[in-house]
Amino acid sequence: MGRSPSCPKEGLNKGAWTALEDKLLASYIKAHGEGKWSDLSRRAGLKRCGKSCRLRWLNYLRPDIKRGNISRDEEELIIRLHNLLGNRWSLIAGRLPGRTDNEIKNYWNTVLRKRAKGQASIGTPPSKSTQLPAAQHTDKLRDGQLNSTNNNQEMSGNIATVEAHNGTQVLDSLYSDGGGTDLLNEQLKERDVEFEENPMQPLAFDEAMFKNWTVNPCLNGNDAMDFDSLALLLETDEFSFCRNINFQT
DNA sequence: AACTCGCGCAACCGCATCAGA
DNA sequence: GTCTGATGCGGTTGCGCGAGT
Repeated sequence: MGRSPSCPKEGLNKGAWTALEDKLLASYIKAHGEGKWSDLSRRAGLKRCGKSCRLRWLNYLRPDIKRGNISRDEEELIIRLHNLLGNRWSLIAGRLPGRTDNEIKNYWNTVLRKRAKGQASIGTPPSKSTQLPAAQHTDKLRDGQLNSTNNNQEMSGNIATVEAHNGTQVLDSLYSDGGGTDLLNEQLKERDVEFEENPMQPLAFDEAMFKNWTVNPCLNGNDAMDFDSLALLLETDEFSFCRNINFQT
């Protein structure tokens, strides 16, 4: 299993995404679906690393995404799941529809960890993964009454149990205690079915037209873009000067 | 008004794993 | 079985912004 090379450093944009980049990425994925990220970034006309595109889509552009305003229920679920799984953010996120691993990780690192730290007693050495108390203490945590009675060994045992099994099936059994989890499971199943019922759309492609627009100077290095992305790009003010150019040669 | 500081969060980085050649 | 590219994940960084002085 070799390692993939990092994203090439030269010629790619870094840092915050612009509205135009978001639009290009979203419209491309809407038309052609996810996957093949490195190829996708090129075809969508984005000077971005494939990994960067994937992250942007998964964390911010996905239509079913929820941002901010993490509810008490969600917060409690995060805490309980973290007790069971440790820093397995993607698994935790999988149990919170519309939430991303990055958001949960950030929420944990800012709000919950700080709160736990503030309430923890003196003399408890911080563990590497900064565990919170076990599930039965979540009410105290929520009410700001958390103390040092957490049992790290017990948590480690839980984590080890989960590690010994595999992924979310274990969680299903661990969370068969009712509450909102059944609803969550149903929602997750619905999303899975939805995903399977919407395979990637084939890309409509016109060879002659492709040859015409790829030689146009307005493309300026965007010759791998698909039609939709190009059209989107040309709609922007930045490329307004290109609109009157005849693409037929 | 100008400056500093701390916080939140978006994005990057490195590594692990998977899948296909 | 090995190699390589693609993808996924968790840790970390650094920028932007608001609060405080």
